[in-house]
Amino acid sequence: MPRTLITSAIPYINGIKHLGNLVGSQLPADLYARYCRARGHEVMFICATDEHGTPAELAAAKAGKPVAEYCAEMWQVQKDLADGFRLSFDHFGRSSSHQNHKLTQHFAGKLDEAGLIDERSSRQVYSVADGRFLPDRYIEGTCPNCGFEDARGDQCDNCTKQLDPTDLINPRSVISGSTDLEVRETKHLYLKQSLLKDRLDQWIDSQQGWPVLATSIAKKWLHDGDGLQDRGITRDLDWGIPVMKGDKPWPGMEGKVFYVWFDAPIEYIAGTVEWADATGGDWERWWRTDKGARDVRYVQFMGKDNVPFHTLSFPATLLGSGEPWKTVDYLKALNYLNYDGGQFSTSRGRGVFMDQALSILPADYWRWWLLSHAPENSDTEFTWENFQGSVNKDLADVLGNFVSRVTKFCRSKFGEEVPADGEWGTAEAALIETLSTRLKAYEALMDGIEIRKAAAELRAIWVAGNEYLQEAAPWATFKEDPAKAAAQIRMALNLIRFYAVLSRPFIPDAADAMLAGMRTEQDTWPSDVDAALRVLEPGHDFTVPDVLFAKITDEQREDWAERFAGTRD
RNA sequence: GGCGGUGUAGCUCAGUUGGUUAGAGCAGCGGAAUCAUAAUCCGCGUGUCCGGGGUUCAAGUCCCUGCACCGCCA
Repeated sequence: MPRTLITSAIPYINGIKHLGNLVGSQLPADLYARYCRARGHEVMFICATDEHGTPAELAAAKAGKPVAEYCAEMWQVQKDLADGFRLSFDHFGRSSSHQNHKLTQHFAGKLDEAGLIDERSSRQVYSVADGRFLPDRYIEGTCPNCGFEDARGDQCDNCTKQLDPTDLINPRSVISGSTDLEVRETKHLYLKQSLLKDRLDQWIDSQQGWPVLATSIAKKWLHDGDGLQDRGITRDLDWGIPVMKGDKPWPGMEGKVFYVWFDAPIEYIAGTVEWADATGGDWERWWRTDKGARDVRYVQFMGKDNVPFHTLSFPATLLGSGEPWKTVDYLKALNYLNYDGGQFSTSRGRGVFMDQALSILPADYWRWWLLSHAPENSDTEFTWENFQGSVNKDLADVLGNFVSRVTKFCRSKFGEEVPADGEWGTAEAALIETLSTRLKAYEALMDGIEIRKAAAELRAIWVAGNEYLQEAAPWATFKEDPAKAAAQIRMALNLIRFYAVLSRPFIPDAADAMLAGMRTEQDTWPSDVDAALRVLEPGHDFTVPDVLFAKITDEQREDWAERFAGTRD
């Protein structure tokens, strides 16, 4: 049995994600996980919330809550939304878990043993009023170059000049507005990625079948300019994983935590440990090549912007540890989804957010549209007209109406059971032939994680059913040859079950409704189309399901377009 | 400023290593059918493949250049 480990980039804890975030990682990962399970793979599908860092602290402060409490609440919110979208994680973890604390500290210790950690002093801005060091972008002041008054410590938004916080005139804390700032000496750990450059280079060269996008981004970072830079892996914050060398204190690093980019990817592993702790499962056979993970295929999903972390930073941690950790075999990077002529914007409230989406339509509508329009090759545009058109046509008309016309016709002519009379002829043989070809194409596309093309192929499979029905015309044959009509409808009813099985990765709820309507739990992936279309035997009873997909009306569309427009600039 | 991406039918997008009349879905137009959520099925595309040069027997596909939009700059 093939074993597939799947991770989705972990969403930041700070707030509810929009549909662009969803389709950028979690949703395609879920599609693939569901498909692999359907094909009989043993699957471990892990996601989590990314909880550390200054933005989480500030969001908690704004909400008037301790950061741990805030994160716990937001984790639950994100978990519920993931459930609402039917994201089938085996475990949805938290990067703040004690499992991740332990593993992150373990990796730091191993990297230090391998001579890959440096302690370096630097001078950073400290806010006396806030009682903390301030990251560059949390300091604002007047730009020395152009005089812009709200320049940030890393860059002036007005003249785009790159700045150092100490360049700013009249610097102030973004957090409190305090101007009581001073520059203090502080010490941090650096991961000497530069020493790993050759190993990473070789490792990337040894990868088979990575998308060129991923390889080229990785190579660019590896070779451009001065090559791969060492990176600070600690911060002067309270909220995070305390810096320790394995389970021992790290002298001189008291009160400091690991930087979020260091501990976040480790949560992929720690999340699996969380799963194991909760279920009694064995996480090492997924992650340690010396303990059974050698035959695991590891597939990562992420947004384009996350590629360097997954191709370089995280592998640097894994390879640098000197331990036999499983590294990624294939990675799927997605582009961005735009909203109606602009970007989705969390800060401006522009676009549709996960909670809002579920409040107006069931998950399957969104899953279908987002996946069938997934931004694989380039950025993609969401418009309400396109959404309404695609969903109404594909789901309501092509698929939903097929189920409706078949079951209702059968009920009125033969009753609510699979009719027994008649034999299949050449039309049915031709249909089986067509479906066999298309099924193979669909499988190949799903295996290759070509999401849009797979969706198009699935739709073509639905269309084939309507074509068959149109040609067979059981409503006409019923008049002269009821037995023939019975055979045709027996085929059509079986198509519904067949479609439910194939469609399930995309639209799990509708698929379940179709199976429930057909009163069957036989949902094995078809290996032989002819046999798969004989599963519902003569006499098998069914019920006419409720309308699977109600159409989106023009009024709804206009209302939603208005509601989610947000503030344009 | 540097780097990268994108620009193909009204809309959303495909177009392998350059090779016959540039494709799909939707929308639109015409027809068939009437079982069905006024759904389905069939037929219909004279598109400056962003502009301009160039390489080639042959370029949407390679090179140069201009324009537009969009990202990234640790």
